[in-house]
Amino acid sequence: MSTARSSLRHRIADELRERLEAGEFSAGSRLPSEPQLARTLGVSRSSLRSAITLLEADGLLRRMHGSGTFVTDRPLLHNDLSQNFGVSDLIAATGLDPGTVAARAAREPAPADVAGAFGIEAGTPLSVLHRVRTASGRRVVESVDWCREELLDPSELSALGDGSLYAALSAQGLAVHHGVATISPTVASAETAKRLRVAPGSLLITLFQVDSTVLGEVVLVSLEHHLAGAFQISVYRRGPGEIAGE
Amino acid sequence: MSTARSSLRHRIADELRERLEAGEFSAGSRLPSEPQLARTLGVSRSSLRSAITLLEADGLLRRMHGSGTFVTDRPLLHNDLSQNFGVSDLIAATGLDPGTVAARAAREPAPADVAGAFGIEAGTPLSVLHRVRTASGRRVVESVDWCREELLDPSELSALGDGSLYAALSAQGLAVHHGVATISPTVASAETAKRLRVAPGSLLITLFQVDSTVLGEVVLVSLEHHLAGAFQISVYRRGPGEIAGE
DNA sequence: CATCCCAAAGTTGTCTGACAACTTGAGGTA
DNA sequence: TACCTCAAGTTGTCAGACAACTTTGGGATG
Repeated sequence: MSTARSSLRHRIADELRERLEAGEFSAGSRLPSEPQLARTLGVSRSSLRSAITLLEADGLLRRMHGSGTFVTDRPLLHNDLSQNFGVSDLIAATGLDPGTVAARAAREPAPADVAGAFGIEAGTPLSVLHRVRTASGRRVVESVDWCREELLDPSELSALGDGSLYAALSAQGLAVHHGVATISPTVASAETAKRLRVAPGSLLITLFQVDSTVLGEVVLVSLEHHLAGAFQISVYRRGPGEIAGE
Repeated sequence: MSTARSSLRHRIADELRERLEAGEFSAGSRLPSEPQLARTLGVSRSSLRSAITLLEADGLLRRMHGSGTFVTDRPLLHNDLSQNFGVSDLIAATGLDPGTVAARAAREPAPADVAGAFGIEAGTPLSVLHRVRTASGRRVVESVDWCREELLDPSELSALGDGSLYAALSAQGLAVHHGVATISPTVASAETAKRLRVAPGSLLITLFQVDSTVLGEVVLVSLEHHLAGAFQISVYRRGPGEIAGE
């Protein structure tokens, strides 16, 4: 635990986050005052305040001028889409056992939408990883991942197996900073149906996701077909708070 | 513009956010140094730093110790689900004209799932608002909103018309602090199909959302059936950044 | 006795100044 | 040319002070 290289305010925020999620402070209760909490943690009040600012932005805390800092009882979601994670994590979060079948890596020309995301010409060869993900043996997700072949070639992809693409990219110094997922309802094509062992026309929820580094460079594009109802896909939505025009 | 009551750091953050989205600083470029920018804005460096912390948490900026603060070229999403907004905003964000037809308010017993979200017994009477939302005349969303009848009675709901439920609740001192949306693919029932003027069995994307106050009290439950393809539904997903176990 | 008012204590918000930690680039040196 | 060193510039953290706001409780008032 603990990434030593990050700044102090992030370490404090992580520390407090863990305590909050461990239920050390009950929902709605008031935290110790800033000077007191800062003394307890052995940091300055300004660093503590920075950390609290982060947690407030996450919706875990709420500060009230002159009154105190309070714990909001934010529901803890098993799988909050606003956090970026892989399919394996999603499956594991529901208590099932993640697995992979029918993995196949290749070098293929980029389809138009994928090429557009990468900002390259359609047809440029890319490394591609096709997988069918299982949850305790049941086939639930068909995924396709595209990636520049300079970064990961097909043999490296097929060596991944169950591992996370994010970890592989991070090891190359290309940590994924954020992704943008576009969600749409679809029905299973003949091929997808066959791979997922369901009837053609079955309801799916499809995520098209573009992952980028902190510099905005697109390093990974994914297409995931989820069996409808296999997971509960949720999003924590901040706001609107007080309405501006009033 | 400008919500006068919020704290200075939020006003600064909003100011900077607008400038960033207006493209004043190009993606990847470095911001002026903190002391300089603070002078320009007429605020102290500490307040400016708090504001930057907020924008960094949002993924708009990235600070590098000793080097500078840089603009992340985060794609600007028309409709980021991790922000909570109403259907009208969603429609307006795509440049279309939001409207409402077939609005109908009533007092109805709570279905099981809605009652569960409110933490009340199924069958308890609630105020309900049924609407069909239009985008430049086209029927695109069927929505149902449930709410405690002590907070808003059916007559108040029907008086809303096109207005935002969030604004109405905020006026009652019950500002919505966050919501949790669950997303699933569905097909149109006979009734929904008739109301949306599409064929039964048409693909829909359905959002079941529970909105709460800062204290965690559930004040609004909504069910929205969106016509597939009517909007591009996207989520900005933070992380994973550097992988912990490395 | 009930009610209102107000002052004091406690809390978060902001400011100022200073120094530490780190990065970058220019210049000198081999 | 290649490498090293150092100075300048940047963000990170600290400390202390005061402002702004909320809450509480006691005292004056009816």
